Amino acid sequence: MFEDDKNFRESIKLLLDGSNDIFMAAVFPNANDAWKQVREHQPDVILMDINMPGTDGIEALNLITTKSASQKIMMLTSFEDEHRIFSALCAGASGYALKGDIDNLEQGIRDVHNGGGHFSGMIALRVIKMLQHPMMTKQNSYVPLKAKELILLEKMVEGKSRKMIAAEMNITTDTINDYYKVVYLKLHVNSAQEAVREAILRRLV
Amino acid sequence: MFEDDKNFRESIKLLLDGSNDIFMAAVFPNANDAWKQVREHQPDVILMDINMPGTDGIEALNLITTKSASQKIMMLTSFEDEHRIFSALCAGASGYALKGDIDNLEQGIRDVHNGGGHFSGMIALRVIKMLQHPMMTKQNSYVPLKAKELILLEKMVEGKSRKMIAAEMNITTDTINDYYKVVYLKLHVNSAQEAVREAILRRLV
DNA sequence: AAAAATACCCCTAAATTGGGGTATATTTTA
DNA sequence: TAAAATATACCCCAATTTAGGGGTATTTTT
Repeated sequence: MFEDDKNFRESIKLLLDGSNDIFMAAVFPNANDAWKQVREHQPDVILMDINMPGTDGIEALNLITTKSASQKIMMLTSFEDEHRIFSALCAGASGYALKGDIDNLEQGIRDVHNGGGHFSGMIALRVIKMLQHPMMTKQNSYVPLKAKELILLEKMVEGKSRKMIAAEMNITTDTINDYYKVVYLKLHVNSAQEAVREAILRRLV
Repeated sequence: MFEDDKNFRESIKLLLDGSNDIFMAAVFPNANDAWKQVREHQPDVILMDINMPGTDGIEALNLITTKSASQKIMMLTSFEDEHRIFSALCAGASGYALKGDIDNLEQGIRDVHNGGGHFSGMIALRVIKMLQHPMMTKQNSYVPLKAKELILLEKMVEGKSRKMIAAEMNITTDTINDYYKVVYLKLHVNSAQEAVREAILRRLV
C-alpha cells in the first residue's frame, strides 16, 4: 500500500490484519520508489493513493503497469479527485475505491485478486454517468450543416485559424467570415471555442 | 424483480427474504407489463433480467426510465456480453450484476438504493477493459493540471471569455492570462479552440 | 420577376495571444 | 542556515485575430 495519510494507512492496516486471507506485505507513505518496492515485495494487489506528495498515484501506476503486467492495482481516493477516475482506469488500474467506503474494500481486494474489477458505489455511478454521456451514446441531434460548413468545423477542431482555413479552402477570408456566421448561427454559439465543443459533443466531426 | 428462470427467481427471493433491510415487493416471470407492475408496486430498486421471453430486459428498462426517473434498475444476466452491458448502462441502468455472483448482490442493491452504482466483479472488469480500449484511451494521456487550471478549462468549454472567467474566479485578467499560458503550454496548444478540443477528447472536464 | 443563395468587399471595437516585466512568498538546494 | 530557485499574482504592451455589422454583384431557385 502507498498512502500518505497516516491515520488512513493505519486504519486500513488494522482492517486487513483482521482478515484471514489478506496479508499486508508492506506500507509506504509515498510512491517515490514505488517500482523498486513493488519488485521487492511482489504483492498480489497494490493499494495506491492518488494524492500524494512527490510522485503521485497515477504516475506510479503508469510506471508499474508499463514495467509489469502481473500487478493488480486498486486506486484509493477521496471525492475531490473524482475527475481522475478515467485517467487511472485507462492507465491500467483494476479498481477504484473511495476512502470513505472501506466496508467493501476487503471484498474489492478479493475481486481484484481473482482477476475481476472493483468500484465503490459512488465511483460506479460516475462510470455509469460517463457511459450515459452524449459523447458515448452517439445521440447526435441533427444539425443541417452543409458540406463546406462541416469541413470548416473539422478544420476548426484541428485548431486552424480563419486565415489558414481560407487559404486551404481557396476562398477569401471574407467568405470564410460568412461561413463562420452561418455555422455560429446554426450551432447557437458565438465563439470558436464553443463551436469546437458542439462539433465534438454532437459528433459532427 | 423480473426474471424468467424459476430456480434463480426462488433462490434470490430466499436470499433477500433472509435480509432484514431488503423487502421483495413482487416477482414476475416476464416484463410484458413491466411499467404497469412497477407503477403499482413502486419498488425502490428493480432487478431486471436481460434475457426473457417476450419483452426483454433492455426494452423494459427503456420503457421504465423514459416514464419515470425515480426507479433505480439493476440488470441481471447470466452471460457476459459487452455489447449488452453497454446498451443497458446507456439506457439508464444503475448496476449490472452477474447471476453467478450473488454474494455481492445484497450490498449492490443497497448501493444502488443509496444513489450509487454497482458492478459485479467480472462486469467491472469488462467496463475497465472497455475504458482501456485503444479507442477510449488513445488521447487520454494524463496531464498534471492543477485545480484552478481545470476550473479554467471547464469554463472555457462552457464558452466563457477571459474577462468572464477572471470575474468568476475573482482574479485579474492578467493572472488569467498567466493561467492560459500555463494551460496552453501543458496541453501543447495555442488557442482556446484547441484547448477545448483537448479538454473534451482527453476527458479533462 | 422576385427571392434566396453564394462569394466577395470594407470596417472596427473588442478579444486574444504572447512577449516583456515586478514583488512576495514558499520550497529546494548548497 | 542562507542563498537560490520556483511559484504565484499582478502589471504593461501591441500585433494579430475575432466577431459582427455594414455593403455589392452574380447565379440559382421559386
